[in-house]
Amino acid sequence: MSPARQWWLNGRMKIRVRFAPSPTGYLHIGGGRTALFNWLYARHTGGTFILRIEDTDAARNSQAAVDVILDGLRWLGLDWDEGPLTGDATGPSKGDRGPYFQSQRKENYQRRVEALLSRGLAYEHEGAIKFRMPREPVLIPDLVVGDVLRKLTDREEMDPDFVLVRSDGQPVFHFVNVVDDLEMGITHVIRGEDHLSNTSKHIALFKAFGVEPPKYAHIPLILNADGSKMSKRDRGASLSTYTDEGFLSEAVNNYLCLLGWSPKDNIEKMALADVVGRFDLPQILRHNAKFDFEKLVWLQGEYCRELAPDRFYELGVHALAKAGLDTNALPVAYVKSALDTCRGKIKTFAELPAYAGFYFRDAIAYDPEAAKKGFVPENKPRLEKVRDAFSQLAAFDAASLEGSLKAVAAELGVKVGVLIHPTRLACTGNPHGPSLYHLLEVLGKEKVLQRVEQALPLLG
RNA sequence: GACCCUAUGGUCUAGCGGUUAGGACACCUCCCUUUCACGGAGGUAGCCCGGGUUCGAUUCCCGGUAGGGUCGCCA
Repeated sequence: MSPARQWWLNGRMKIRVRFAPSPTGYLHIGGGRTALFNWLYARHTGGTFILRIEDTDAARNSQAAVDVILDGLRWLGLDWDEGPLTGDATGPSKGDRGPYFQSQRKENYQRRVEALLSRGLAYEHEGAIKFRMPREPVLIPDLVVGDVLRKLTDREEMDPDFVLVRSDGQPVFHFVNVVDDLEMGITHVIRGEDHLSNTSKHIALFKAFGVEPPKYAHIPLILNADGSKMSKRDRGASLSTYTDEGFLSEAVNNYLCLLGWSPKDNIEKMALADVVGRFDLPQILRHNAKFDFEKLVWLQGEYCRELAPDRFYELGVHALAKAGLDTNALPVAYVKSALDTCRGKIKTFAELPAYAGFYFRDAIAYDPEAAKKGFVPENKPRLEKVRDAFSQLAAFDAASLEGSLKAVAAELGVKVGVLIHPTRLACTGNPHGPSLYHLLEVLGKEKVLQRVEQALPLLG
């Protein structure tokens, strides 16, 4: 092909990227970021984002395991233009370059193996089929890392050839991955840096098939806080950690964008739509990043604070239910106003049961530390005064409660805080929480008086 | 063992042949405040080491060290 023709094609050819996970039963957070970067690149360039399921190992794959991936990507909001619609390998899909499950593509692999065999580029050895790998170093042009000259390792010096098809007839990853990328017209391979060394194999295969390899972009890995590799068992390694703990996909996406990619100005908080406009391969960092859970929580807090009341309510109820606090029997208005007092206060919904459980439980568990300080004899007459003042109140709203409490404080000649702390403790059991006046209003006169009454004996 | 990648505060990062090395998270102090959170004002803390190139290296080159990855009939 002439350079001019190549140039023309490059200018026209629609970018096609793919995320090709193996269904292992969970979606690794690093895999999620790989999917995100591929998706961002496709959306940024107006290209096509493809989802392909690498389920060659039939024994350990199941539809449920595929669903974990599909659900994870959907939760993140990473929609694919081509790929499966369900976890069923033989089920419906969209796109005209399928099937999108490797288990359904066996003929392709067979045909490709035969092509290599017939041209002497592969050979049979002990029942397996091996590829004749070039003995020379392979140049790997990488859009992130730059040109990498991959030399042979000492073991490869002895035998650089590698298996394409196992003796049981099962083709191996390096082979199927390349065949699929080739046949699906993948133009850019954006994947973890753990694949960089093996890319020489892939490039050699593409060349054996007589085609130009796709462009490669190897992105840095996500490490644990201690710098070790983040693997399945590590905390936060699975995307389900975040879906289960009530994180917002906006926060997780935003945080993931910031790991290994930088907008190059000092902006940290960005909506995904904004990142689409700015994302490009050259800004991807070359070094690995440690996962900082605290920073994710900060972003989560940022997004949580600006959540629409309805969504906050929905997620809040869900988190409470998970903690065994069933709000179904309660009036919706009560639950809504209770949760409203928590907006802007919590960062993750996992905090909610501890933070606002007192609204939904009759038995109050007093914080031991706070009780030691607040439930003391000298507070008893004060709390009694508060009780008496509250019981006189005709309107039990935040403004009236505030006025009432301040009046009592003035009468007793103490700062209002002196009354606030024991009152809060009596009604919620916690030293911290939502605005006291507002939480009392939500709780209602009856419950408040009852709880104060109940706490009084504990003060001496 | 060999090969590959990487190296700015504790963490994520910006940056540069000459900067008081910038921002964010976390941490500390103070202010605001009914607690907490938010917000505001400050603060502690960083260019891995050694050579070279240069008038001058955090920045460029080489070496070392450290971390990560890969060398499978795993993906």
